[in-house]
Amino acid sequence: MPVPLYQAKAEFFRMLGHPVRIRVLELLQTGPTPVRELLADIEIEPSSLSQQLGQLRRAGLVTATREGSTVVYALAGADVADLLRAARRILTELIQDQGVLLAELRASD
Amino acid sequence: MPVPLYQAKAEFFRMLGHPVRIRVLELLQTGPTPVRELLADIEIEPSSLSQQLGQLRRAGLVTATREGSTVVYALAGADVADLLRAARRILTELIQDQGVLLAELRASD
DNA sequence: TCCTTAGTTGCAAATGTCTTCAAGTCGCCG
DNA sequence: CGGCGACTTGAAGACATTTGCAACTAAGGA
Repeated sequence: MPVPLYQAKAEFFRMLGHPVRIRVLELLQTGPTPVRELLADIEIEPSSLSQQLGQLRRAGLVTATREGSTVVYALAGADVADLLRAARRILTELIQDQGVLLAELRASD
Repeated sequence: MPVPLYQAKAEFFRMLGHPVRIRVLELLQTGPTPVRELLADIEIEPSSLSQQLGQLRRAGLVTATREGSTVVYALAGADVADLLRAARRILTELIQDQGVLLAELRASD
């Protein structure tokens, strides 16, 4: 008996539901990136970033490879990139709409 | 200064990151639905469902309207439906791929 | 070999989220 | 009005996630 689909979905979304993880995934969209660079872009303690990277790794969304003294992360597959692009597009629209909605709500008091 | 986009995204995904909320949203995709019916499809305590519905409401993803003695929920906008469709499609693929991957991993031990 | 830099891991404290139970509101029927 | 069914709300306890410090490993130098 497999994990119900709705539960797999929920887990997946939960994995995306953290600011640091989202930022990492978006940074990786531009190509494989060493930890050092992620660390420079996201202000956070190294150990904390490592924990989040660990989660993404265990979820199979990213891969890590050691290159000399640095570790380089990359998106695990094209699917992941596709999903992120779609999510990004739709969400950007959605949030803009919500912004408009909010503005209307404020205007009508 | 607005909420950073990546944080809004994270919040949004977190909202989708719960099995009950996902199921509710998917049930609502087929049209406005009374609580009674959600309750029949999702096995859960009424008060627990209410809590989750409350979150979806506060997040602006669904709307509630009272009709006589029952309350009917609906998706808040076409955007939400779009996003769910896209998420559903991409995720279904992704999960199938992961399944394949898993099978391969198991086969190669 | 010893030191330093780059990351990761183990934990415990702080925070956040879920579930549940008890109590409350809103319609409706008798 | 009084009571019942359909939901919602508040609050507490259980449970999960996040953070930060300290200890640890791996790779290069000096």
